[in-house]
Amino acid sequence: MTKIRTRYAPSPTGRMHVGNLRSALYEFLIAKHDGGEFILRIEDTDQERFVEGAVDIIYRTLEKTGLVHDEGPDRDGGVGPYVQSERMKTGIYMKYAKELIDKGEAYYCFCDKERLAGLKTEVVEGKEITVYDKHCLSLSREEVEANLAAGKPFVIRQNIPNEGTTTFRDELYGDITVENAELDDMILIKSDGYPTYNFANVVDDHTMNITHVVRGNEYLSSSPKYQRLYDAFGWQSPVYIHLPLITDENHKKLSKRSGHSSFEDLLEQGFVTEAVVNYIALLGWSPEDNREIFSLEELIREFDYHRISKSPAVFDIQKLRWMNGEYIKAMDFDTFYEMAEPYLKQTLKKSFDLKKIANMVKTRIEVFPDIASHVDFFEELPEYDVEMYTHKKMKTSAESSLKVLKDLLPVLEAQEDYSNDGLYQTLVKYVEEQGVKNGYVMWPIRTALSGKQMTPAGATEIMEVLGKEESLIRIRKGIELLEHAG
RNA sequence: GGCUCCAUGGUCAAGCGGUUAAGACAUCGCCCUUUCACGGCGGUAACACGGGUUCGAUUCCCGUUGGAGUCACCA
Repeated sequence: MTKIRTRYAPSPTGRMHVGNLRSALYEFLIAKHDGGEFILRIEDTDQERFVEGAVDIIYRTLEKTGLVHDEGPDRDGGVGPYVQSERMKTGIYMKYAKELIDKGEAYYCFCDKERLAGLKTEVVEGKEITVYDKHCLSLSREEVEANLAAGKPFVIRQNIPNEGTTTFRDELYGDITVENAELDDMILIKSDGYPTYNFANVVDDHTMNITHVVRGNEYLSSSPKYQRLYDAFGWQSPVYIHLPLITDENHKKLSKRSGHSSFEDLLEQGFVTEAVVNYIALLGWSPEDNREIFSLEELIREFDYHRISKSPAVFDIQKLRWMNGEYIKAMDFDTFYEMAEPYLKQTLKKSFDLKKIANMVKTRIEVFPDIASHVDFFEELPEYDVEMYTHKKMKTSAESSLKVLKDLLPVLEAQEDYSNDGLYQTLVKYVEEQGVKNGYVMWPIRTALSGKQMTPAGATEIMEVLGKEESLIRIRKGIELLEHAG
């Protein structure tokens, strides 16, 4: 048995879409699970859509996610070049296209835009559907030669008969058969000399010895055409694995409009790489057991492509958030702090013990930008309503709160030790004297200190961070507010 | 619209002829608690429909319905 060789073949057109990233991940996992090879090939045959810097994004993303390729433009494995525009210069595509012409499986087409536009078109749901009429198939050899000699622009089309059927086998979906009449004579070589994806893909996968072609479901319906190409060349076709689509919450193919369609978007939104990889691994695949948290190494070990599902999966940002939270909680503190610091500094300009605050927040956030709303009150006491002092469960009211704050103000003024422990002891002593529940005194204090319903820490911890001076200012402000209301 | 694919809770999903139909997210309730969160416990919630096949169908077959993908000199 030869080792599995898969390839990730993105086109450098911008950010890395999560659908593409998942394809890369599965291609990587399928190869690595088998001890095989994962190849990177850049498909830049569309000069129009090429985006400067997009290739770097691809490299960076693969590196960051740990999907290291064994071969690629930067790692020669002997079947290069690994960039299609460079491959084109070797004449490989034209050579194979001509071979197909000789076999009658392809033909030159000189039809111009005007003629094509004149073809019978059907408009369905806003899309124009045209089927090429094989007009140029009937051109004689002499006519073709003459056109070529005259320098007339041309494309090369695949010649698909109108009779019969074509069948290909997908590992997940089984045999799929279509009527040849349904298959359009697709363009193999464009008029600019570049091959189309459809053609380059087949030629490259074969010449690069790719054993398993793993790609998105959107290619399922064009696969019969590719199969005909393999058959025409007399090549053994690879194992096909078509991946179920990733959709948005409306069950439509994930698009840029959803706002979290690319890996970069996700990172900007405060997600961590490992969580994203882990999450998308589970979008369309599940392990034998119930485990959900997987490192890349564990995925390699567990990933059996036979367990890939066939139905589309909704990209659930909610669950990704949960998973991200799990990764954050599992992080060691230093790593967490390093990532959290910029977010903390963004809302906290005054000098605070940021590490202490980071620690408070670690188990409370799912995504880094969540930090801001948790810690903003440290920076500045927000406006709040006296109503906040009334809490049913704590059995507090505006009156009781006023009493507690007034009782405690002199105590806290006299207090020297503003550590969490010291403050706690002091407050609990008061609680015992009064014979009340902790919350009865903690609630009004915390409210005065934060002005918020919920905070990432208790009253004494907040005072520790705020320091004596600021704590007292806020408590006095609370008293003032309560007296005013009363 | 043609073609192709898909169909278990709101979402991800296990199941591969006989199960009280797992688990996770979300949601709801309780406990814990110096508020919230974390954590713990529990609840609500699903086999799209109709025919077959079978002693027995969520599971196999057919149809219906629904959804999606695709129909470019884009990949």
